[in-house]
Amino acid sequence: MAGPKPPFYLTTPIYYVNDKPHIGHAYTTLACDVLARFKRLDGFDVKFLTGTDEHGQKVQKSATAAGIDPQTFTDRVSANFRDLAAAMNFSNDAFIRTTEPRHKEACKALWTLLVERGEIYLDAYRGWYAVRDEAFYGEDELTTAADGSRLAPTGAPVEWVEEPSYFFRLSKWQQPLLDLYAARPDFIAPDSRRNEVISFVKGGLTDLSISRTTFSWGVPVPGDEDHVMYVWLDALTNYITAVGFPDQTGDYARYWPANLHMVGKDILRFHTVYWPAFLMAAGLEVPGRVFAHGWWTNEGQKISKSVGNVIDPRALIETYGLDPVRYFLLREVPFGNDGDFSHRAMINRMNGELANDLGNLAQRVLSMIAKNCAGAVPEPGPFSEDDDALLAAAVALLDKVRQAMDRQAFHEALEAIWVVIRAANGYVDRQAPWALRKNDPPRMATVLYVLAEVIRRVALLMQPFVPASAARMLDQLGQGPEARDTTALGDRPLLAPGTVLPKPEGIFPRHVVDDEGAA
RNA sequence: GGCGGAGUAGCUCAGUUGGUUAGAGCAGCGGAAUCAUAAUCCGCGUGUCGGGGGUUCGAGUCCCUCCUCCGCUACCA
Repeated sequence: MAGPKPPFYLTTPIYYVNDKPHIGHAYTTLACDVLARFKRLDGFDVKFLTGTDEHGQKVQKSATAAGIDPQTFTDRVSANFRDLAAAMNFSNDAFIRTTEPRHKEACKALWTLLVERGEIYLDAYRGWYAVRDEAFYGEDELTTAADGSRLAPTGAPVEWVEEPSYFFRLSKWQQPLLDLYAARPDFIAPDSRRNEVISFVKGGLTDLSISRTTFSWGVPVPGDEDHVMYVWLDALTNYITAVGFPDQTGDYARYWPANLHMVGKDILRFHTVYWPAFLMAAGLEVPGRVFAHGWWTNEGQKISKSVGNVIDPRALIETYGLDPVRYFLLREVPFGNDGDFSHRAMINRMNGELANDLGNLAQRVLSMIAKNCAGAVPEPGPFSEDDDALLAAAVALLDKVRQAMDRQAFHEALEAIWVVIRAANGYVDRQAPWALRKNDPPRMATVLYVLAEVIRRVALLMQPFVPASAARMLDQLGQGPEARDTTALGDRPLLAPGTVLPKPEGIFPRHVVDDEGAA
């Protein structure tokens, strides 16, 4: 393990500051948080970035409506996302806001670079624009409302706009993008999304409008201050702003290109088409991987503001506790797929798996140690075949979890851990240490030692998923802060006999629903 | 319309380059145990692996075709 830690840079999208944080935001950042925590345990120098996207016409209008200037407005609502991070116990190392001076400088530098390379030209944009969607629509996409006005497919009102605009020569990057996808099969995940992107690019690309003159809340275009940069050039650049761009030494040299951009499937195209095209056009390196995760439904129903079934992560935390919620979100659904949230499924997971399988395993073992081993890790005798098998399964866990995490297969990592937990519960019953207490105390000591060692490994690997709970479990096993990373997961048992253990306490409570409650 | 993905036990899913009686978890039924958070353990599945056809000694796993669902994309006046 000698040598400097390798860097690992991962990002969430910057969230549109006008939005109220919901389960989707929490989910994206949670996935990154778990991966970031695992990579730290596994010896990486991790940079984990999240932040807020604060420009655009909608923000400007919302600020006006609130009677305050946009900066004051964004200062206020950006805090919602910082609060979410605190509530979810996210471990991001940095939080970027696109209204920060450093970001505006980075955008201008990237713009200038693209101009110098002949990648940007001035033309005019004409079309039907929906303010609400911040998007243009084709004539044929529109419908006519009862009052004769035109509506976007989303139902948003549109207005005819004709304005000068700078364009990025996206069309010329079609082949280089296809070459990139072919050369780096892992660039886009999951595979089904990769196919979609490739087929989209194969269909041809048109140049991209990247400035606006119709509003002012944005990054001014260098040399033409009538324009502000439009959406994606501004937003995507945050990923390099955060590592110091335009300075290409220091953090940029260390962390760029990012190892992973985590995104929702709605913004996959911008991250896998526009972003690498911008970077290649500027002569910069493209990121290592973009992963598009799925959406949640609520009790089987599509989530929407109009239906009013938006899930507030804070309400979930209040009801079930933070770690059970974190666990559920990454355990219930194969990561990358859409999934359904239901209270029934939530309770089944937290009671059946966290409380009954893992929590109870720790509790029954630690209680026996507390009562029968003078509250200290017992001294094991020779290991039996059964002992060795269980220990070997626990040792093998690190590689399995590591490989799953590298593919963002969080559910697989957890399943692998649970295979060991179930095996450990079976081992307890087979070995029946409560009977050994009378017949064969030395053997009881060995059995309890094996179990404590297995629980130690499980708890250590659970840290990324349920940080506070896993920490308590390691506390109860007498593990100091130096014994909580993957260097403590070598082939041999590392739990030191004689370690004095604190009095065990339940870590994962069951969620009890009274029948008269919500019906 | 085109491209892509999917259709496996009641539910959610896994099934390596085709090869012994198709698996897991949950739910259900039966039993055991009592250390533990009324937690745990053991046992029990005759599933047309969407339908049909084909290749093969042998197909959930390859080919053709049809049906259904989903995603992306294009278009229709």
